Amino acid sequence: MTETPLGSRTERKERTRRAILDAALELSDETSLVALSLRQVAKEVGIVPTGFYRHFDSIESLGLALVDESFASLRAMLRDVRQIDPTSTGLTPFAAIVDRSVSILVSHVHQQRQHFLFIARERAAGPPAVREAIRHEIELCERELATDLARLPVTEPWSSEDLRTLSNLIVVSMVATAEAILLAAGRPEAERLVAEQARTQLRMVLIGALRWRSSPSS
Amino acid sequence: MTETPLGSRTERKERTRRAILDAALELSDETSLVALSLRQVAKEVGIVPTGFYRHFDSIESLGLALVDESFASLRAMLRDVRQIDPTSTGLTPFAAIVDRSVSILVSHVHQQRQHFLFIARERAAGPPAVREAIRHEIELCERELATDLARLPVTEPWSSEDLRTLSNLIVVSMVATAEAILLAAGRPEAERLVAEQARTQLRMVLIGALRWRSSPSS
DNA sequence: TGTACATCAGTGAACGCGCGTTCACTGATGTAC
DNA sequence: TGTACATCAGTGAACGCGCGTTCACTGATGTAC
Repeated sequence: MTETPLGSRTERKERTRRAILDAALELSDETSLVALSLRQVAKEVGIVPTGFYRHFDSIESLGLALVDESFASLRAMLRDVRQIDPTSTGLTPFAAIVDRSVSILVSHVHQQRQHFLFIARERAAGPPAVREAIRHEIELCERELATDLARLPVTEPWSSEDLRTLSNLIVVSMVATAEAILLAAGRPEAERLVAEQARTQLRMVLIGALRWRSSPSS
Repeated sequence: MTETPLGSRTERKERTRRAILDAALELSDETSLVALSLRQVAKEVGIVPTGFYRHFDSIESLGLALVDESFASLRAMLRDVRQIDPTSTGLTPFAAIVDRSVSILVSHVHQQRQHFLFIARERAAGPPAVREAIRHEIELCERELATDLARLPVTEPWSSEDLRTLSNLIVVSMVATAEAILLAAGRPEAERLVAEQARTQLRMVLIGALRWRSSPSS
């Protein structure tokens, strides 16, 4: 029997690293990484300030680790969205995809609240390298969505520019929806309205995109 | 002849106030208000730190003044958009409005670069009161746009929820477009693509919204 | 017009505090033999 | 299996610095008479 923490040295180091990441997410929840000090994080974790350097060079490199982690959970969400089976409901395939996608977004924003908050915040105001990393990840999401859209029979004649334009519009409105859900947190009625609005918007966008391509001059 | 600054005491106070607002915009350009210190601002302006208190209580109240100012210039832009004459070009009224609106947005983002940067940044990561003020102003813009849309003959049968949903989508995509223009600053080709994409997206959205209302079940 | 007094934008010293980073260290864990 | 040495996560003192805020002040401008 021992009083010291359990696990190998490697395991305990990893556990401290996790604690630092969690503390940073927690502490920056209401402000931003750029207003977060290494000492605040160390204090929250329960290590001495200099101990921080065993894990990260700076708050900025901690931020980059949080970007990786946040987008890992966002990608898990996107995998869920891709697995939607359009034939599983009584709705048209089109409406089914929209409904399920928004539902998945809502539930992931709840489950990964801090990750979504982190992305929304640091995207606009994080340290430059963090902003750039987030911008890059979102661009990747857009490209992947464009690839998915390209597989639909209906987009067969579309140019890659058109696909990128549509996927950008969808990503932009989904990001805004995620932010609105975060803002409505704890007010179920407000949240329901946000989800309903997001569904309507997504349908409008898809209908418009398809019609627009059929007669681009209109 | 005198070495002291010109103007009455009131005028000179106003001039210092302006210098503080400009310095804050300048200094927070690459970070955020929450990472900006009163001393940095005072130093930039050329007054002693305590002089700051003659004009503002805190960085946060300075931020609220910048919100007012930024939205004043944004509203000037919206007035320009409202004055678009759809009959002034050879295009359909619809395409003319979209084209002109995006052009106005692009030129205002250039002219009021710092104000747009300020809104984009502080909207997500500013002090809580500043974030709330920006959120409120954007909501007002949405409501005004909904009112404008309601005046079009084609939206006559729309519910106010539908109008709000559409105007939210338009505002969200225009905010994203403004952010993309800021990011593309100094790269004319990138900027042209952003503007072109914004026009396409706006057309898609409008077409989709109109069709969606004609047959909401699709 | 001239004088006496009030106002107030900006000054400058001082305070205690939290900051990032340096450095030499400790002592439990891991490894080589 | 036991021993001697290496590794390294976390310690703790110390540093110089910029922070927001207090306070009593100065002296030019404004105002009342």
